[in-house]
Amino acid sequence: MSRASDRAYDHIRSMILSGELQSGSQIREEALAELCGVSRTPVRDALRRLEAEMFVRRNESQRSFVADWSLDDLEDAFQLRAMLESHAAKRAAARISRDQLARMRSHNAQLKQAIDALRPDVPKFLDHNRLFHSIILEAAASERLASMLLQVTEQPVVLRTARQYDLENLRRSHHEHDELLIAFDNRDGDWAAAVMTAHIRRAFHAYAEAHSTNTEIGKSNMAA
Amino acid sequence: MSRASDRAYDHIRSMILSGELQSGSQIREEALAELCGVSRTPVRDALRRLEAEMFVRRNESQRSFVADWSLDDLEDAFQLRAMLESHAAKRAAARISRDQLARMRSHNAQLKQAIDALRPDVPKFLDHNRLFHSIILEAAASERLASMLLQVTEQPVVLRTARQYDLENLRRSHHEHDELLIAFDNRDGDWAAAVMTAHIRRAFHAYAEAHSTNTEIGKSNMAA
DNA sequence: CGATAGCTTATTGTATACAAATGCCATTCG
DNA sequence: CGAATGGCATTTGTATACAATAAGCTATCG
Repeated sequence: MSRASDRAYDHIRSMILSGELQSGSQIREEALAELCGVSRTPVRDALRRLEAEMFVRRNESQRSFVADWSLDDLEDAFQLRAMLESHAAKRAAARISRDQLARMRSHNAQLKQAIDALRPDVPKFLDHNRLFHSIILEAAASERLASMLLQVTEQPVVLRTARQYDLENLRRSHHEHDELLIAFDNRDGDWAAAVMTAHIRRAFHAYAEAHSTNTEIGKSNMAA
Repeated sequence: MSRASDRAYDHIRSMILSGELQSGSQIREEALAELCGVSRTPVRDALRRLEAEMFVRRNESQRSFVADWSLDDLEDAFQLRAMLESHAAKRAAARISRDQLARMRSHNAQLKQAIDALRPDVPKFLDHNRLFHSIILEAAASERLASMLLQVTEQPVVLRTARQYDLENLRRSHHEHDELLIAFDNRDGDWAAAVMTAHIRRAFHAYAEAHSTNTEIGKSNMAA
């Protein structure tokens, strides 16, 4: 990951996520090249990747723009995510190993610690949350599914708001994880899928509610 | 589409689909550049696109190889496809317009004509079949869903075998389309989704059967 | 005889110069 | 005054040279 194109990719991506590059605005290869301290070649490379991931779009004459997302787009992404993650959960239930289950339990325990502490450690929660979900994906054993899920979980709006929480929602996430683990223990794919669907949809509604009222910022939670 | 990178993309893609580039074999940028009559720059561009579409993979040291697919991979792709297409059908049922329905009926009629003729016209069938399905995707109105579906329908194995048929299966496809249209007429998303799932799964099993026995080539049918 | 260090070759990554295309603006003509 | 046209500026596309990295091979040492 020391290649220039990777650095450019990370740099541009983070500029999009942070809002430094305004959504909808045009982005020129040369300007990015200067910002990243590389030539246009690796920037082009990075742009193509970001375009495939729908962080960037190009108009009919090949000019690039930072993607902008309506609430409809976001709901759409969440719908797809719920479908894909529940599918993953179902597959995982049939294939998961003892070791993987143990690792999931461990992450879930640590993520509980993170929010039960006197001073809740949200980044730590998020980290273990991410790892928890990644083990499901690993157990699902479908590369294609994994790459599709990346496409809906790594969305700008999602990630940009991913650090707004409320403890109640984080605790619910923890309990849903517990239920998921029991479903896995019983190798009940349908149960696991149903729990996962609910898990994701709750996260979406928590988000949508907070952002439609436009007042309660800080009360939403995208941590599924 | 006269850009060199597009020509390279099409050229390489078709070489992969035709088997001219053997699956699993390494592909070198310079060799492809010569074959396509362009420089390495547009070839690299094309390779990145093909990599995102999983036609090409790269090992840890950035060398590119033609992707090769096991039967498991194929089943996985079909499973995802069934899920995504049925999701599309469900969304479409809620949104489809009179005009879109009319166009679907027209394609379904023409696709019937193509196989009922004395001399069945399979390419014509495939063409209208493709258009029929594309209208569903259009009505589903989810760009993200559309791009994901491309990833599972445009697979080498699928496309390479897509010209092996049997009339019985084509007729079944036609009837399933009819049922889909009725479900749409009634705006019954769950029905539409169920029909679609069955539609895709039948196509997969027809394929798998023909290829697991390894004898009945020509009796499979990927036209869903 | 096997392993490995170092050299050689093959392959990909990056920078840069130039070509092609697109957009923009001003000017002109209806 | 509005639309069309021509040319200039901006931006992206392509080729090429060179740099960096990985692979393969050979020779040497344990």
